[in-house]
Amino acid sequence: MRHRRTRPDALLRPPGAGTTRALDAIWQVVGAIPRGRVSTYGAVAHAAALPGRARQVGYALRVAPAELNLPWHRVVGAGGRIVFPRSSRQHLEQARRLRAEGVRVRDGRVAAAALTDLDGL
DNA sequence: GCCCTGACCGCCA
DNA sequence: ATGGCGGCCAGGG
Repeated sequence: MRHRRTRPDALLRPPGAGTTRALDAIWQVVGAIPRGRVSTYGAVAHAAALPGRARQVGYALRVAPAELNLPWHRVVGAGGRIVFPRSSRQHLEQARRLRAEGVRVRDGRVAAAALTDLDGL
């Protein structure tokens, strides 16, 4: 076969890649957040070699395939704040999941102690 | 290609 | 603590 321009993983993903790298990096970082610990969009972006692109982390989680079973609830906004609107379905769901892991959630915020650094990833 | 919309963030009034 | 603003950048229309 002379030209194989499609990698195996590319076949499992819709065409028009290019951003795929960033998404994979983000998903990998999120998947590495330990149970019972939390990180922020900004920190995840940084760890995924995408400093300053916190929004892309939000997008990555938004479009993440359910099959990946990512612990999306472990990602919160700066300062440990749950970014979804107070009474939204998602906010409640995230708080519920976090509490289920023993994370204290008070007033839409997680305790600073729950934040993890995720240094080398 | 332009414009708008975001699971964001830091700064400043 | 709170709200506004600009910066960031990928998608979708």
